[in-house]
Amino acid sequence: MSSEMLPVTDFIREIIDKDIKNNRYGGRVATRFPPEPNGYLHIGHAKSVCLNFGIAMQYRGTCNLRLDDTDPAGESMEYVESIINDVHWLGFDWEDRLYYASNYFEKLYEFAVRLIKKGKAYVCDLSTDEIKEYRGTLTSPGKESPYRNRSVEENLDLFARMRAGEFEDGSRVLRAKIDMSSPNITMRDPVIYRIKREPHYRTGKTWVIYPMYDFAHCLSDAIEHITHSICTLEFENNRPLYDWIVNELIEEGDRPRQIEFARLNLSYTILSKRRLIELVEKGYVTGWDDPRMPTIAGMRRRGYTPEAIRTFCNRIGVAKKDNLVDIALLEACVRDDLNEHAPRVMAVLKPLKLVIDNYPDGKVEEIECANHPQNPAMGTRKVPLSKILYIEQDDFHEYPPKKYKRLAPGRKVRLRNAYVIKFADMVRDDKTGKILEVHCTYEPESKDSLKSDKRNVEGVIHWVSAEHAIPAEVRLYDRLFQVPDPAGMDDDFSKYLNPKSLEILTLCFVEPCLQKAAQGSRYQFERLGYFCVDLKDSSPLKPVFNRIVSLRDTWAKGASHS
RNA sequence: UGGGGUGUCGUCAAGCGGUAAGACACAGGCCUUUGGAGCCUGCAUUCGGAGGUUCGAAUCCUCCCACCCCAGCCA
Repeated sequence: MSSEMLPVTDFIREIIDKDIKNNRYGGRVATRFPPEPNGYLHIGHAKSVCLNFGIAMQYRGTCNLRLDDTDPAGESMEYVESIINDVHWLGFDWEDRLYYASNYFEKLYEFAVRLIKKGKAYVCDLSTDEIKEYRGTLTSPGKESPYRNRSVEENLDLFARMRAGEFEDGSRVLRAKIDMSSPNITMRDPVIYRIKREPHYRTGKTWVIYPMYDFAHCLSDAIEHITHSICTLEFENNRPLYDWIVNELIEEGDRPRQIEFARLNLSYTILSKRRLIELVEKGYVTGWDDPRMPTIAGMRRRGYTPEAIRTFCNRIGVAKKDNLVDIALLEACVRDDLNEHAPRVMAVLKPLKLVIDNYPDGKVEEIECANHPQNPAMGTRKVPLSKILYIEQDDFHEYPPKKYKRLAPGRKVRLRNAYVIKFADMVRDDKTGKILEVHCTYEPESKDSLKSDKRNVEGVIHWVSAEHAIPAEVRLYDRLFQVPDPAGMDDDFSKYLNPKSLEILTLCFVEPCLQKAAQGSRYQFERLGYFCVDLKDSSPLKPVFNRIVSLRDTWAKGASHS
């Protein structure tokens, strides 16, 4: 039923199958999810989380959570906490295997010393610009640094003094001695340690030198006995370096293997950390957890469920092709999950007063309504009905368009869960001509209609009793961008922001049971969509609902029916 | 002009020499006290292109084309 249940196959699992068959790593499978704590996790990370933890679960292996914190600039505990929170929320657990690359700084230093002793690394005094110049270009080879052939002893001494803080930032680096003429620029004596007097959020001022990604990552994998180090495509160029370092320093049989897959791109949004930061800092959104953001925090606040996100990640598959996944697929996963689990309630977003002329004054009926028409196990609730109701402005038209199945002069409709009503009259504002209220009569015997009792009913509309309804604020969220691929546009992506990505409705009415709805709880507002009680701004005094996603609507799709 | 990758329906994606899965989207229909949900039907004679091998090719070979990544002391 759920796509999560389907057996998952992809090229990575095929590689793992093969490794197991060949008894590589003794049949062991160990993965890791290694974010750098310098930003919030987004749906693209979720793909990686589901992949790494999913594989571990499937093969009865392990998946570590490792904070890849080798560059103190921009990293912080706030991000670590958000990452921990988000991965847990997604439904994954690393037990006691929460690791930090920064915990390995001493070991990594020792590895570097070993590399120097093997004559495979040297301290280079070239400036940043000089290193760049010596590196050559894509099409021309680089040239060797004049410091390349320093003695092991001198290198050892210099490296120790780098650590001791004797040199200025940027004055020296440690480089791997590989091949300055390699067609792969990554292999042209890559920098593996730099001097940086930036306090680290975990190690403080203990270190003034920090290992580079290429050096730290593969060795961190090895330290943790990772078998399959899964990363995104842009690291494919780095794999020869990964293998080189691991071959130099790690025993055969314990060397992790890097496998690359295509990162997720999602239509109508952006997923690059840099641009996400820009959205937040320039105030285009209210924060990392703005419900329009593709961050885990944003989607959580929007009301997306972890189940839906996991299903999505499984449905998109894993491959090496650049992709732009239709956000409609994500929305479909959200609808699938919510359709099954969200209780139904009635809410009127843009109210229009409706009076039932022949309904007794002061009478209140408690109508028993199913919480889920297809699932009786979800029970029922009582909803008050009285003479004066609110209905949706869109559900009445003085001059109904073709195929309109709602209320109009001369027509009958059914009030959802209740009576059939017939149009009687309408009250108009003399000045504007706007309809202020609609009058109807009801058919007292029509509540529990039999099938034969359809009697020319045009359709079904939802309602709420004016006297009993709870005022609420509803925030209608829509796609953040107007174009399918904002990141692919060559000019400023902010030009393509959707001005209607948020519409705030402050005069809505919801049925009484929602008064005490808990923050984060999700409902289907019948005929409208799925809504979530806002995690931050909602309170019993002033309920606030976020639209998670609208209902699939074949009527609305048929262009404008004005 | 170097190197590394990738090209199968509008979008993802199976396929691993035996005659193009599935999902989303889209279009019809049935059903319905949510224009929801559910159900049914349709939707690539063709796999970036051109040659070749083969009884047989999306799958093997050759050449070509397009797109992505790499010249941070970021990850």
